[in-house]
Amino acid sequence: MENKIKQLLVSKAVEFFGTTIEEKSIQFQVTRKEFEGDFTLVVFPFAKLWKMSPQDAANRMGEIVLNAFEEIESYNVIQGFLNLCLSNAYWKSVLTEIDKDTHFGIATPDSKGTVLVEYSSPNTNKPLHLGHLRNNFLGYSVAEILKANGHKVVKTQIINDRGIHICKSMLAWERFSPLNENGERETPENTGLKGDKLVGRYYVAFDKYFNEEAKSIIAKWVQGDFEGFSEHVINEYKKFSLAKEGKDEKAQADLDAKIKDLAKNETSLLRDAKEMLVKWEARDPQTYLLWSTMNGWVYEGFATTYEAMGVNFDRLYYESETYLLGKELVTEGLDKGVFFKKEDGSVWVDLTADGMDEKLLLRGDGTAVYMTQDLGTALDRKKDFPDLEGVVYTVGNEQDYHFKVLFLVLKKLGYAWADKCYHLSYGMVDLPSGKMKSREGTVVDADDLMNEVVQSAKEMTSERGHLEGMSEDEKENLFRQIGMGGLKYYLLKVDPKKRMMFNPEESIELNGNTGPFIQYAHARINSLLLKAGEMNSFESGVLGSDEKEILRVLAQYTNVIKEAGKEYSPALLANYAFELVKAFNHYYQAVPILIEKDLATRDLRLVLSKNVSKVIASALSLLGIQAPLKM
RNA sequence: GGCUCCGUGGCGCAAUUGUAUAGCGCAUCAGAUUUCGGCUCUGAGGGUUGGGGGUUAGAAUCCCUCCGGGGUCACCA
Repeated sequence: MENKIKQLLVSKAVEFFGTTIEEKSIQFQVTRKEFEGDFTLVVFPFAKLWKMSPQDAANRMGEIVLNAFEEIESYNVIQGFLNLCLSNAYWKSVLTEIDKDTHFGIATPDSKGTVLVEYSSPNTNKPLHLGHLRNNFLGYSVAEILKANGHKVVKTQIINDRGIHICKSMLAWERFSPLNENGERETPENTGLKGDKLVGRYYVAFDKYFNEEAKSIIAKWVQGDFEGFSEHVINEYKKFSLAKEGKDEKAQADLDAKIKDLAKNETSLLRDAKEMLVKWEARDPQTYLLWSTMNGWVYEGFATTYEAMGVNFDRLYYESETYLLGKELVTEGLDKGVFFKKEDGSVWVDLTADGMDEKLLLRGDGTAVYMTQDLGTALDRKKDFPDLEGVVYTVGNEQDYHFKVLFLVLKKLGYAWADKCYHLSYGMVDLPSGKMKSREGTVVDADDLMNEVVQSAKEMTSERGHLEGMSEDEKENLFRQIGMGGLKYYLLKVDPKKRMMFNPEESIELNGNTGPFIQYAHARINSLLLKAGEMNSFESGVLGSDEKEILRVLAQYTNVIKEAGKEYSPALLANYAFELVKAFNHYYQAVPILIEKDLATRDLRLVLSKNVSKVIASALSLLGIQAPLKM
């Protein structure tokens, strides 16, 4: 409707007003609740253009629109805002249209190009935590939203299965795992631990012993014992410790940190881990076996967690398979003169002309770094999907700089498609107690959290839900749907870009702006429809202002999906679903439905309710949330 | 320090392609509905949108500046 009016006004502007007008100067907005009308035209720009009062300009336009469209029933002007009212017949036709369309709001599948959505991509050394939940829910939801916008979507993740960090836990497991009575080291089988948790334990162990060793080295240095250390290191240490004198506390702490880094580099543990990485890159069989075994444990553990999250992937990329391609790219860049080599053999790119620093692309010992493999992965994907229309990287905002560099380097190498890459950068999740810090044990484990929310959904629903006639399996499934629905909604309702607060108590709330509140409204409508039974034509039913209120919200759904796709923001859909539910609850309270005497009106209200429930379920599914029929 | 993101009632958030009296949830208070201390609904109190300046008919939104907070600036990933 808005578009029709725009077209008319633009095309006939000279005839009507004697001037041309630009399409973008015609702005519509939804009419505020306190005024009469369905949508509003902002006339200030025209008042200026025609040098008349906003009041007169609005009246003039109102008259034209009223005469041109039979759908427009009336208009009113308040303070330069032209409020337009649509006719009942128009609204009824809207209801008919929405009702006919089983996939209302959803674009034709595969009508647009392929987009790759990367999400999750965790460090395989650490179990997944709350931050990963936000990442996974976001990535999954954005993928679904892009699909709803007609895109062909490939959900993907890059498995960070190689690198120094992996060698650290491998080494720690070999060195520090206790042996059981059969002389075996710890495994998921003989401990009963989830694989990712077991490997995570050794990653932590490495860090612990690593720090201890560094400390003992510093202790030696303090006593003046420098035996076995290189001239360079000794000099550096002396330089730092001398500089400490007379400095304030903060400067001293900085210097201490530098000394610690220096010592860390001298530890046998780090040296051995580095050696292991070189061996791995040389495909040493023993190292390779250990690597594949421990990675296998992690994958198994992650698979369980992903299933609980309800997310999935269409295509996996393994860093161990793409990093070589990255190395080739580095060679290519050297040949092209885009990169340069330092004396020690390390390869760098100079981005100072673009306002950034020099960036390492390959270590002096020839092993790959993070950037190397990301370059390789990007290229690999382009090879697999030549017609790629976009790549979305769902990665936390602490890596903003990394992605800026990545896209820029790709461009410098001459890959124009770098422009189609998008970093979906999301904010951290804070706890009421502050930041999550693994060192302080304040990390919220993903598995634990999911179990908790399902458990509390069970407690709350068992108390007051409508569970009669459900089997145990059905009940368990329902608790999972409610618990996970609450958690997902909680994490998705906030603008992805923003840092957010995770309050465990609020996340399991059932009232207010929560997932279960929305699910509840959906379930209630369905029990209403169940009771209603057969429906007949609603053609002659009476459509009042309460119905129009709901239809107005329903009609926006198509635009919300588009906007959410454009902005990569599930939050828009979450907030929309909440708005819709609030509008419906209000309606439900104000208007009798089942007991309405006039059957056509009753059926009109039922059809309206049915479509509200349809849109709620649809919006929730784009958030990865299920909508149970009973709860 | 450089770069970058952010600052909205007590708390958590919305509105950021400028536009009417800055919305919503939680919490607080008063009511309605209800078989129900549940669910739902209605209403009330609570804001100079971090401070200051500017652009505009109009600024939470754009520009400048100051204050406060996060991230980042690794041969970690």
